[in-house]
Amino acid sequence: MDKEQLSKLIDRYLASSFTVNRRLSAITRDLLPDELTLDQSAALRYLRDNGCTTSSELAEIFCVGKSSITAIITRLSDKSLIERVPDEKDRRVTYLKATPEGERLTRQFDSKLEEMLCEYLSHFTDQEAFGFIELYEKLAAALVQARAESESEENR
Amino acid sequence: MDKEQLSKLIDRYLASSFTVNRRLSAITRDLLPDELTLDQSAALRYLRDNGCTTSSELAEIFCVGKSSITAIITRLSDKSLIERVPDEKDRRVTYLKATPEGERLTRQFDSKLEEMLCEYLSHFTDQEAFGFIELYEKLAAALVQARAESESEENR
DNA sequence: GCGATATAGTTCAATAGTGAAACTATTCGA
DNA sequence: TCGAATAGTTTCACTATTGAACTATATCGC
Repeated sequence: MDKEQLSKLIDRYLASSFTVNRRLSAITRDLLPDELTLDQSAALRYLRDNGCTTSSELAEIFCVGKSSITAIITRLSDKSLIERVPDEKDRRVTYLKATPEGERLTRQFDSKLEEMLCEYLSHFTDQEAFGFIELYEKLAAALVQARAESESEENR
Repeated sequence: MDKEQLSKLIDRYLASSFTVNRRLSAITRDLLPDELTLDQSAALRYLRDNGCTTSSELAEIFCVGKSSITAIITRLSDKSLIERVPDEKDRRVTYLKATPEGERLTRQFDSKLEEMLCEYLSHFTDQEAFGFIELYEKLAAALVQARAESESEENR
């Protein structure tokens, strides 16, 4: 691919991803239960699906500092949607865990979200949908890979 | 596609888009000039590429209230990166316009961004890249369409 | 033309997320 | 055992966001 083409492709990517992200976020926010923000729901979903997790791990996953995570989980904890479970062995670490109420809330939200996304999926053939998601996952994997590499470089 | 498959597909979409968005935002933030935030750079790029634009239009595009836009453009204006140009005919409206300095800054940033994205693009064949972007654009178009429809419904 | 109504944009108060730096408590390693 | 590393919190300053109240201007119906 020549440089000109590449540059156009990137412009198209930036434009589409901006539109998709902004609009999907807005629609998603409308479906959110009153007691949750978008970031809080993402954290809660992660905890629900990945079991006991530490603040540091969440910070990695969310690509933010640990103090941001402290803020988010404090708010979730104040609403009794998550629990802090101290590690028995290493008393510095505390695991985070969705409470039953937190789990219930995210499941309910997820089913609304699914319904909404189904509508947009109907614009695509099965083949298109699968093709798209496979490439999206490949991109995600490349980004995770890159992070891991730049980290191992730091420790040299 | 049966319901089970659909549900799995949506889970995969949510997971990939979360990863891609978080990681790309983090990488992009690192490339950003000190005087700009991510949202400010997005606003500035939009103004650069779309000429004179009103606050109301920006609010639509960004899917936020007008007061958010006021805040963003005030910060950009304080840094002399945009100009407010009052409409001659309708004195309620003011057009927004990137200053030469604002334009310079975004172009410089864009070229860094392009370089960075090129690296990730190298994981894909040309055919994959074009296929992906076409589907992404289709999704973006579907979301814009949906917004337009729900608006015309409101005015019935 | 005039009054009601709509529209464009700002201001203000409250809240969430963020990074950076300082800090506490704990563990680990030489 | 002492010094360095690690997990997590606190604090501070700042940005983005919403919603409501507000100002100024334009438009519509009579």
